[in-house]
Amino acid sequence: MNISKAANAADLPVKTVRYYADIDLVPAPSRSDAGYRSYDEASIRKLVFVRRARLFGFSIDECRELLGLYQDQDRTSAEVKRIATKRLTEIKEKQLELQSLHDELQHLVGTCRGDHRPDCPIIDFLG
Amino acid sequence: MNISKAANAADLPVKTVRYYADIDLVPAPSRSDAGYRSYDEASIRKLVFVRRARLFGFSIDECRELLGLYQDQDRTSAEVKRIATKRLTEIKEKQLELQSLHDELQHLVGTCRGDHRPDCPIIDFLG
DNA sequence: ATTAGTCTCTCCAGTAACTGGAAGGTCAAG
DNA sequence: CTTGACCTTCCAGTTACTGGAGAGACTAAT
Repeated sequence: MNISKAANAADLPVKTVRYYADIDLVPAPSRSDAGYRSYDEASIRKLVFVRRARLFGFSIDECRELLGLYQDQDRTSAEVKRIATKRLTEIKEKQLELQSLHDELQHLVGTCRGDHRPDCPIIDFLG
Repeated sequence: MNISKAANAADLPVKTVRYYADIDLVPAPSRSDAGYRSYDEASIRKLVFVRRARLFGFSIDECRELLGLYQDQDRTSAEVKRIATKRLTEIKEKQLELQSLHDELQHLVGTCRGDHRPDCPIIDFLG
């Protein structure tokens, strides 16, 4: 399977698939005589796995780690849970941060008349 | 005032202040004979302004715009409010995204026993 | 057999906003 | 006069791609 078919099957841009091969995250299992990357079903499953993990916000390095666990029949669920829990903690932290950001900015936007006059509590707050 | 004093006063790393000068966001108002950047009170206020705006998640380009409005006595509060409202919308979108991410991952982590056994709903879901 | 169009390849550069480090000039204190 | 802290510029690296150039490969139609 050439790269565009594989990319299509995994719902990823061709460029991204090539990139994942370059960084050895999901290498093409073989090459044609002309040097074309050739993908099989197993590698497409890996590409899909990575796409989903990326959607969850796992970094490339975490994807690499998860992919290793994905392919390892002997890994424990504890290993996987550790990575997912770490990510969950990051998400919670980011949520708190965004919430206070939201509240403050909401307040500022609420108190700014937003008219033709120059006085502006937003600028006053920042300056 | 040399760069390290200015950076200290604005609570920014020296590297960052130099960077802001390089990209012409907050240039040093003058240079010493030896070529040292020299900062005055006005530029420190601008550095502080940028630091606060960055904390709010405004991009460098937005900071550039806000800084222009900050220094413009004739600008209307509507111009400022527009940028802040845009940022607020982005924050809300990101919050929604994070919330669904959180819920899904929370669920997966909750259903994974995280023990020595290999079966893992997190991997199953991603694969 | 040639040609047009659609692949594919590699390599280079750019994105955002810094950060780290090397090599070298400057300044104040002892 | 030397030591140490400061300053300068320039280059490289970070994350995860994305865009594009230039060149080779493959397919279908003429």
